[in-house]
Amino acid sequence: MGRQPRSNPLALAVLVCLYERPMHPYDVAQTLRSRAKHESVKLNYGSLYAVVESLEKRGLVAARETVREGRRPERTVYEITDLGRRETLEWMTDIVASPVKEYPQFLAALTFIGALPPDDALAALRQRVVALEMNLAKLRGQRRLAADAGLPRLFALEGEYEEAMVAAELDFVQRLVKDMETGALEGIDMWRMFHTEAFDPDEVALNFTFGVLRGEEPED
Amino acid sequence: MGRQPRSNPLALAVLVCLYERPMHPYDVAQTLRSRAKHESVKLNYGSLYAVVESLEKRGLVAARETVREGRRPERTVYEITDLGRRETLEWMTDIVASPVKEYPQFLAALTFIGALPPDDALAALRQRVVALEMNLAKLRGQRRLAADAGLPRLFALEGEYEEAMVAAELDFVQRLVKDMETGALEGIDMWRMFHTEAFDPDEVALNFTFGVLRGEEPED
DNA sequence: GATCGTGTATTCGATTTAGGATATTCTGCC
DNA sequence: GGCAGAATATCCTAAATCGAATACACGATC
Repeated sequence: MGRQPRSNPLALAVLVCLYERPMHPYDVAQTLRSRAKHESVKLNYGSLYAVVESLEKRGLVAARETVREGRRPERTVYEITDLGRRETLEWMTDIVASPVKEYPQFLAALTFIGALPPDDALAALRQRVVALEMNLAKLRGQRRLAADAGLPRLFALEGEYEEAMVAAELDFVQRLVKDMETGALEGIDMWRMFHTEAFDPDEVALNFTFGVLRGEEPED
Repeated sequence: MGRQPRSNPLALAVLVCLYERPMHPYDVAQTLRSRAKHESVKLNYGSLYAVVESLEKRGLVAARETVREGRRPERTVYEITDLGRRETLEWMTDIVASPVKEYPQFLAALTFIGALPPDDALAALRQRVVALEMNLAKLRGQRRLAADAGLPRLFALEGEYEEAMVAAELDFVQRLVKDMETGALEGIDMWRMFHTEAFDPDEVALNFTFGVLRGEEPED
């Protein structure tokens, strides 16, 4: 085994941690937090134990010992197995090499944006611009901080990537806002018309009726 | 009620569909598919019925009738409620206005990239470049197709957004590859060193020991 | 007219997951 | 030395999720 369930990145984080040294789950979490990895991988204390258990079931990690200090709850220390080491490298390679389709919320919102009255949509988009600018400033600040502290760029790649993505989104939204303001967005007059009269749900349908095609997708 | 569980975008998709007209769950799915919305919202037949049920429990949709044609399985037709209409608009506004932190897999991979030997990482990154170029070409093709078919730009925003994001990622990865090739990536010599000798797990630790700071994050 | 595949419509069960509950110890402060 | 609150460490439960499975209808093929 060791196949399928490569879904949860937290499992990858656990593997990478145990690659370094044996730890108990809570220790893994502390380690990730202290290194700010929880900004790249969703860390949920509740999920952690389940994830470790599933890794154990798959033979990728093994319980080494369970110790108890004083009357604290028992801690089970896990270590990575050879299979686990192999899986870590394979998994990493796979994620890096093959982009997977993901579903950010904003993509969904854009798809259905016609359901909002255009002025409301515009107001919300302006708010998003502000929020993204703040995020971007923060990411830039963190990067500068890290650089000033002498952290080699190799170890700040996540931050650089986030920055690039936020900047690109900001750019997209700013252009969209501008095009809505100037009326350059083709279709906006139609959109405005749907939402002038008292809400007639049928009219929202137009959003859809047009949303047909986009090419077949025989790929994966 | 009506609060918290705004997690699943599929629920939003259902609401927007029912905003248009009453449908039974499978009809919702067909509608989404036929309009290519499943490229923006993860559509899972298994989840669909659970999601609808939860919307019903929250009073956002209501079963209108259950019909049975011939000896086919019963179909329950749902309609949106007033509460549901309000929630749809609020939810949409919220998603558009406030970016939420998400956790793409590639971000996780970048965080742990030090765990891969640098040459393997480089090879994987090159593969990613190729894959991203293909994705980008496909998205561009779809956009052209839609434009040629006379679809107003308003209804192709999702595609434009995806395109912008893929292009930005491609740019990032290409720069990274180049910097690794030329040695311009600060820290790469160190990285290479860790992985020369037989694997000493302790050395991987360096990836981490450096991965400290990145600024405190007191925000949310 | 038997069989094969495809489309329709829903349900099921096994995992996964989030998030809070629990139980203990440490730390600082008066 | 007693108390509040933070930190340590894990577990539990309800809900979400996914992939399969079901069950029927319809059309094409041999």
